[in-house]
Amino acid sequence: MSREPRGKRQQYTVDVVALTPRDGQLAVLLERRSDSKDKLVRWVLPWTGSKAGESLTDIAQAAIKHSTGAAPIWSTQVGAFGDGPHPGEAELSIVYVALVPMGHATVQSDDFQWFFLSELPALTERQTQMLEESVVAVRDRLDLYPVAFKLLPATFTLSELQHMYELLLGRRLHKASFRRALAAATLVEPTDEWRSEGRGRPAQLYRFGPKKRRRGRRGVRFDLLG
Amino acid sequence: MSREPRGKRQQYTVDVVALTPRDGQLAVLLERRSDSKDKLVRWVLPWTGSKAGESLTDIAQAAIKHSTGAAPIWSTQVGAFGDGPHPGEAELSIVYVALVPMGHATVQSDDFQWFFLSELPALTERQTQMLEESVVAVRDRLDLYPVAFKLLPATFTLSELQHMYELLLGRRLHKASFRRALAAATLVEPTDEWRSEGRGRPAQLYRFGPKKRRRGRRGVRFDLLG
DNA sequence: GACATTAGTCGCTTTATGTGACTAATATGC
DNA sequence: GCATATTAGTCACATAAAGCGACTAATGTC
Repeated sequence: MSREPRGKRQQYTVDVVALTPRDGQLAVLLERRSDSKDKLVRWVLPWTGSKAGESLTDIAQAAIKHSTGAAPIWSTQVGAFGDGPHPGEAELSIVYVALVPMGHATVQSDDFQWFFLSELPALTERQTQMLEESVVAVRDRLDLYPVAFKLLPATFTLSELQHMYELLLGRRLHKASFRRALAAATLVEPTDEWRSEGRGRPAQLYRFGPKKRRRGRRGVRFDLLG
Repeated sequence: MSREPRGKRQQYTVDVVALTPRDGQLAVLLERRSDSKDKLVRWVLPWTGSKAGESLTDIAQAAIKHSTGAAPIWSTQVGAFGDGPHPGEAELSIVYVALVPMGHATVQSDDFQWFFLSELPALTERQTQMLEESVVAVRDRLDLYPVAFKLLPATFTLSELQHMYELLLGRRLHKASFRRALAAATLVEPTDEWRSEGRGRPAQLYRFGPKKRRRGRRGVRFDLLG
């Protein structure tokens, strides 16, 4: 991925907030960039310069793939951020948030590293704002897109699904309520397999299989997923 | 409001989607701009060029005030749009949506005119997309900010409030349900005044007065308003 | 075999919402 | 004055979703 020389002031950059579930938390991908001024090593959200003629989503997809090494299961634009300085010295950051499934959370290059949201290095004001609004954007859209399902492997237990929702939402859910809502949406179908995970009763494996639709505006709202 | 000369390619523009309630519909403010190529008169969403050193919200507020002649009761960023051509020839449009109260929907200049959403002139692809997403953005945030209340005069009848919600949401609401939700949120307090509007029983006037808070995530959700 | 642990289900309660019907107070037409 | 249309405001019932605790089921550990 080519970038403009450091000296030139970017019109705008496309910044990536790549998130992945990791050990029951959310982790974000940061890139090591040495600051041209103080030569300190800093961690920043991966970004790429603007390119004439390419659409925003195309630039974002390329940037996501370059930094994470894989295609995200979902991504969307968060907005344009202009407050405070940017490591690329650009006036504007157009931010895209992307979710990467669990397995692909390994990084080849030494320049990239995953950080738990609870253990972040020092970030600039703009970077912090972009990150926070990205997490909010994910939570807001959780009712509309089957993000949690796609973050899991093809087959999964209902407890795993619930834990994924809890991780993404940042709050605990009640088992019975969760399954009731899930059942009402016919979004999931059981397989013949069961998985015994150490102690405790084995869990039945399910697969994601969108079927019927419903109306309404409540709870965890599986019914709006599509 | 100064603008860059036509020949120079803008880095990005800040585009304004100003909306106002008008005759039971939503209306959007468009600006008359003559195209430099074919010299045809075209209606476009008001925009202003980027300016170094000024924050996005400041630019947007100035652009809104310049085009509508008043401060909006609420505005927010919708996002960055880069698909298709822009009248300012800029690569990027950073879009802000703003709501203007009923009274201020009069325009001095001949260059600006309000159009019902149902009677729009021909717009480019990008303009249409920006407008549509702006309306969606307003509806999505209607549960979080007391937009409808602030669009009305200081005192209003509950029917007026309901009609404002219906106008903004684009769908009919049931009177009893609406008032029940409103009462549960203690967002409104009655005044001593009543208004007799032609035929029919006079309606009591209310004023907006935020009080208690609640939890939950349902219905029209007055309870999240702040 | 007792116990801890996780899966899965049931039923009751609480709360929110949809809906129609009812009463109240005004203006209009006769 | 009086029937009627019209708008305001309220009520009661039905439906639906969500919170919650308790129960059974199936496994591993000691």
